[in-house]
Amino acid sequence: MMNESIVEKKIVGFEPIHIFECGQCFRWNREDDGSYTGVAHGKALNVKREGESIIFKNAEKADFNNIWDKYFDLKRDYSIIEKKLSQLDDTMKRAVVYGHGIRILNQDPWETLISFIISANNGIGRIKGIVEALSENYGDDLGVFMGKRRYSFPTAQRLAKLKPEDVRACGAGYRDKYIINAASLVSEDGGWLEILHKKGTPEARKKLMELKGIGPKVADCILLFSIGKMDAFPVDVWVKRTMEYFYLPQKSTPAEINRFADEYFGETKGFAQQYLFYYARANNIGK
DNA sequence: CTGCAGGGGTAAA
DNA sequence: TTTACCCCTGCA
Repeated sequence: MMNESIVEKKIVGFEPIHIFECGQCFRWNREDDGSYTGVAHGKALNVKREGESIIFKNAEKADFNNIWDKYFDLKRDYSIIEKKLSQLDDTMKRAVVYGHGIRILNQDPWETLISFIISANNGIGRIKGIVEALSENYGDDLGVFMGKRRYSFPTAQRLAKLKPEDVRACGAGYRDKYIINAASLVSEDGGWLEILHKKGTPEARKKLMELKGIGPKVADCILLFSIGKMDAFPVDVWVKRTMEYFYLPQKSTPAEINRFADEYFGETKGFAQQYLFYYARANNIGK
């Protein structure tokens, strides 16, 4: 039986629903009481807001120093970001009000790499199913927590040994070979992902795009959600639609959208992207 | 119930 | 620049 130690924290700007539903992560699921349960960095965790406090179930105090402070980006003051973006225009003001309490997670780079290869040409529900199936079949058993057996995301070494049909059986479709290819590379070169931290965003992006199954959008998601490159600006169909609806001509290219975002949002354009994406999807902007 | 169109990034033609 | 890829969802 898993221990269930509880940590309670007062955190300004932390809304579980926005953090876990804004499209950046695939392993967190809502419970009936409105809390979220997920697995990250090989640990199962339940997160819930209760009044002014955030309750972390199954977390030791020490886990915050090692894992959760960084994972939830707790050292960053999001009120500064929200204020800055709100001052730009009414659209951003509305997007920030809507998504107040979003935090951009620092997820495990390996898991994020594979998750976003799976995300290409795919919807969120199906992506979650595939990631879950890979974890159940090839991850480590973490025991039962919140009424369900939990599994870590499988290692690169483990996935590198699989056959395409094994990966396909998890629902990955034609992405099977991309996943195995990435797993082989990362398991053979342990430093491959670490190097991304040391590179500038454009160079890190170029490096990621050398992998099959990773184009500009997927590369930017990996950089923003797991490598801490807050100037990455993933342009998916929603962001494209929204940017064209509010700021740019129709049929703008992703490169043009990126250039505009660079000038308009500056260094923190990754945050702007996330508020816009979440706002646009929830309100069907441009559709 | 069945069938068919639509959605979604990337690779390859 | 166009098309195929895989599978789920929504709708007729």
